Amino acid sequence: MDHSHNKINTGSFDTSGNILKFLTPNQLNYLNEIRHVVKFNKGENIFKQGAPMPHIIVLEKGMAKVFLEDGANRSIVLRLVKSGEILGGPGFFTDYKHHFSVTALEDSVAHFIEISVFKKLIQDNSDFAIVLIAYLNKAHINFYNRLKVISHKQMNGRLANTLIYLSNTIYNSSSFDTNLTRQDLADMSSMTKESTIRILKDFKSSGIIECSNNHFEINDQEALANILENG
Amino acid sequence: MDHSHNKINTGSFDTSGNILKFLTPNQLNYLNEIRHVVKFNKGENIFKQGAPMPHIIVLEKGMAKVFLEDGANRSIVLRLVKSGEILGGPGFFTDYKHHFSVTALEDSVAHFIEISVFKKLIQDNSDFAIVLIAYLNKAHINFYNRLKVISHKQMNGRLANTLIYLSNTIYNSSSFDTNLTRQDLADMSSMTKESTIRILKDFKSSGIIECSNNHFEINDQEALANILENG
DNA sequence: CATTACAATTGATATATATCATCGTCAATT
DNA sequence: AATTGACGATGATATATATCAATTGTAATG
Repeated sequence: MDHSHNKINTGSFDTSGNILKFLTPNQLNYLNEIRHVVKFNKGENIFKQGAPMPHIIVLEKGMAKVFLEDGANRSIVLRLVKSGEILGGPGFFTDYKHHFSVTALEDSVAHFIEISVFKKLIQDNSDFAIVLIAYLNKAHINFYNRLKVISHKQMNGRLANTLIYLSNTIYNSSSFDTNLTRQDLADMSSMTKESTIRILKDFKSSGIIECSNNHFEINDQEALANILENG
Repeated sequence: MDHSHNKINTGSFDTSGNILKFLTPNQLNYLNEIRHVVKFNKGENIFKQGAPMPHIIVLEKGMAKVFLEDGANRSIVLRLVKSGEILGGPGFFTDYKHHFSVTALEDSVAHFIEISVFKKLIQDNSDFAIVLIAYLNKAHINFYNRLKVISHKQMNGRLANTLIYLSNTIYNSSSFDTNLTRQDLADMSSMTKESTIRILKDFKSSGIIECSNNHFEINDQEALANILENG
């Protein structure tokens, strides 16, 4: 059941990146031959912030959480990654280190592509270079929106934004189960887990959502959008 | 007097972008022939968020403020731009609109380069494409740092960050005059102008800085760095 | 089944921060 | 010289949010 044609981009999380489809058939075949396949269990690190970046990674199956580690116990979830999406990062062409960490939210399968190979794809295919630039620019636009939400919206709006993102962009349904913890939701919304819990409770008692443990239902999408916009 | 070799990147504002120097001599000559030169007075808009983006702009002289306009009276200053730097934006290869506004902080001179010309530079020179990708990735890294500062530091730390940026990256001196208002400093630090004023006062009475109107002196860089880091 | 570990919840409280109203100051304009 | 308007400054207050401590639930483990 693919609802992706209905996708509404909330705009404040990093954009998805399935850009490999713009490679030539030859390039894709070559990639298929030389890639390494690795399985990850739920909860395992796919890579860690600060580590060297010898590979570009494509998530073939599962789901992962991309997040910044910011000192003791604090993190910022940048986005969730679904199968088909690419996991590069700004270390590419700069310091070749990972600037964020990635953890599997479900049992997942990833393909590893060596950096030198990826670099060659760009040099040999100027259309692909342009697609990559466009992809980075879209990520930039989403960052601007995230900055706006974090800087100028208060907690209700920020959590509404997170719920809309999960419903519209990640799970493509108003009803979903998730492995994200309350702490993860908090790290997506720049607040504490206690505040997250309290606001979820408010949303529940207003009838806007229902949730228990890891099951969520968005009853009133419009109300959420309104909370994001106005308060 | 160029101190740029001493530049320390604070990391939480968008990176500077003088990337045209990576063009070939031929390309640079061509650019010189076809560019349009425009003067802006202090306080004038160079371009506005939401407007179409027919040109890439190079600031040849002066200084400008790059900021997001976020609803009634709220803005977020992304960075300051000095002469030699490029003013593109994430509309490039995406929707060809401006996603931020730029205002001259001093009397300035800008060169306008048509988008189609810039696009051709990228297509004809794959090294330049790579430089551009690296530039975008560096901007990404700085965004991550900005997210960390905004999400997890409180006001003292955020304002310290802004002062360090001005001193180390923009004015390259512990003593500087600026056309930025208290509201601008607030918009760089995600807080209100009143809070900015109060914290500046605190910093003054602690002997960390001196300031009156538009003159600033950083007496204790180390203390500022410490406030940014620990509180 | 008992035990452990971790996640979710709740309430009380402290703190950080914004808002509002007001006033002074300086420079530009009439 | 009078007027305006923007900016800077300050105090009083309201609000948003984090922190701390305790309790309950829940799922994995032996």
